[in-house]
Amino acid sequence: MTRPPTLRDVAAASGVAISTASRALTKPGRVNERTATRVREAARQLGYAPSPTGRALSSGRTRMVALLVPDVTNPYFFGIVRGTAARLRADGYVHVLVDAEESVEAEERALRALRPTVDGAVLAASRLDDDRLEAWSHEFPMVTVNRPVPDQSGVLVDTAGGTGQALAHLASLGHRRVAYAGGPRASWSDRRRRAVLRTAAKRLGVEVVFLGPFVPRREDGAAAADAVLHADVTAVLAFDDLLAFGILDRLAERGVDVPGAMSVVGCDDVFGADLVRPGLTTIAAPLERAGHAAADLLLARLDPTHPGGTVTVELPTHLVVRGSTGTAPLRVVT
Amino acid sequence: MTRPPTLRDVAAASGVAISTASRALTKPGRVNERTATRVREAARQLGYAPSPTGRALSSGRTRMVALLVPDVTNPYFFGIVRGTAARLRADGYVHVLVDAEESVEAEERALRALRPTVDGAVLAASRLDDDRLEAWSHEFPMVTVNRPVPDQSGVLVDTAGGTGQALAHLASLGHRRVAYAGGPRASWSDRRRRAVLRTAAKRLGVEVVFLGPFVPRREDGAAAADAVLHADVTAVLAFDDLLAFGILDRLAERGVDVPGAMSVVGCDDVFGADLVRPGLTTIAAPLERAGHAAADLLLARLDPTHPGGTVTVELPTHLVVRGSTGTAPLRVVT
DNA sequence: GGACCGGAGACAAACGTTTGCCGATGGTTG
DNA sequence: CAACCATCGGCAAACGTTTGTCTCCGGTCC
Repeated sequence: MTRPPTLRDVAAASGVAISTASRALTKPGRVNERTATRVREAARQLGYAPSPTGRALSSGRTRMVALLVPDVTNPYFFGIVRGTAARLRADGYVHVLVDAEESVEAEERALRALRPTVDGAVLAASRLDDDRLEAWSHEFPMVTVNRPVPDQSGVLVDTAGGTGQALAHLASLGHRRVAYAGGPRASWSDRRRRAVLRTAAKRLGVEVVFLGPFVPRREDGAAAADAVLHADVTAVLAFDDLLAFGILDRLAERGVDVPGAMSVVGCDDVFGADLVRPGLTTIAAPLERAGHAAADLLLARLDPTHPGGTVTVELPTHLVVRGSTGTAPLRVVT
Repeated sequence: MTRPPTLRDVAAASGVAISTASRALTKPGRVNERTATRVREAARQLGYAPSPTGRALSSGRTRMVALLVPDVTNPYFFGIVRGTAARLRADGYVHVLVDAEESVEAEERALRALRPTVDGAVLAASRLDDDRLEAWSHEFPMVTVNRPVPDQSGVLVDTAGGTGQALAHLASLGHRRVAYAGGPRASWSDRRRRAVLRTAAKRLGVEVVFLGPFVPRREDGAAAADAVLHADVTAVLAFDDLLAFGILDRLAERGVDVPGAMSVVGCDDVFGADLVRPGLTTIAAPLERAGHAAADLLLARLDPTHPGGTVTVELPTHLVVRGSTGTAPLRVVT
């Protein structure tokens, strides 16, 4: 492990000053082409690679971007991780993945630690409250996913639209009374979906029973399933696939046939939605595209030559029908 | 976004030289306690935080560690990611996650790019061949998972031992002829499992049919399942859970009852193994612990006060029995 | 022939930190 | 009282890069 060559070595080898060597390698046209060639050749021969640290110190930019997720093991984030990673790599940025442990404190600790280290961050499903989130958004460049912040660019996945589509699907199968097993009150998606369901229900002539909030974890599906069974409905829309998995578990445990006696719809189409039996009908979210778009917005914002201005990208969803939804059972009219 | 305070500001505020301020904050005892207190107070008041970049340039260490995985969306790596992330965070290191896209070129590109940026790396399931891997291991500190490298520390998950256990489980259920749907030839785990199976088969009086290699993806399970059915066996050990998922898919498609007509055993116990129906009997690998141990070894190696020497940690596995294995069907003796 | 100009290279400062070394101060010891 | 030593603070170099500014040189224009 010998000391890697520096610009100084390149300069010495090609008989020019360090500044000239620097410009020869980074500012095309600034130095005589013959000299530049000489420098480049020396650099090649020595195997010179610029030191990111030196660069960062001088330029104030590290060419690193962080992705903050509340829980790396939640399959919801896989697509996002993949999307941001691909986009960042394309621009030669280093991808820093941070797990905020589902905790506000850990998330703020991470942001504090990262601020001087990264040029910007993508926040996927931040657990911060609105005020703190907005405060942080002034601290350094960030882009949020599924979480609008005033005067900041962001990516929104239109699961609300998909929810309307899912309700229509259920209505077309004859369901007349449907439960919504909702997510956390703080969730922006949840609020929007409730609103959409209310109007769509009216339009479709379907009754929607709102249940929850439930924590979107598989373990919490049991409580949700019990509430659903108690609500006298023939179908349930779950806040997300994890909750739907839990609901399926519990329904099987209680001997309720899916979709014969109860139809179940998830949301996101995460890894595993096609593993369960019956396969889970779900609202597919283009998560990889969302990650990609978020990174895209962030990189645009980091580019000093870029015009600026905030942009909100809204991505459409679509319903994937698998085995967990079917025609409504005949109900005994009392 | 105002310029963050530097050591220079702290020094000015407390009326000492920069060097004194630096020592007051990082070298306990080196400066007079009263002065040190004054400096610390000034730092606190200004909200001073040392610049990682400045530190890195001066010390040559970035306090960043990379985790290289072939594919971030493979659930196998979730546990590892989580384990390394937790361990690194505990020591205040920044966690850089890199997806090598299942390609040797991308992996080498990533290593080259990362070498000057991170202090070391954890390689989980590297796709590099032995020579290149060893060459890289001389270039900068690294720890491998499930991939022994000469003179380097590493973590091994004893799936081979688990495989023996799984075979015993099948034998106890009356299976006498079992298939092994193997993984890539390059896989160290695969080679070891084949060896273990050979001796265990002899001991248990079970015949093992070796099939494959198969690419450990769900899509490739179909080919594996067909080969298994053709091999006239009553049970199959799959290289990993993803392949097992695919095998289950295909068996269902072909109307083969699991576990009535065929028992299936996976490996790793990834997310989803308890979602499929029947639940997948599998060899549970302590992946989070593996990630933790790998990060642990790397940090020890990075610590200059540490004695040094290479260590190999071997982690045990255990069999998780779910619904996909059952008693062997009665075979018609021909 | 002098003024002007542009090209091309070099000098040096700046980014923020750590650390080797020196000097000053004050106290202890012989 | 001199010699020595420990304590504590400061100066300055070093890490590797970028970039503002200066100089030198040759050419062009009037």
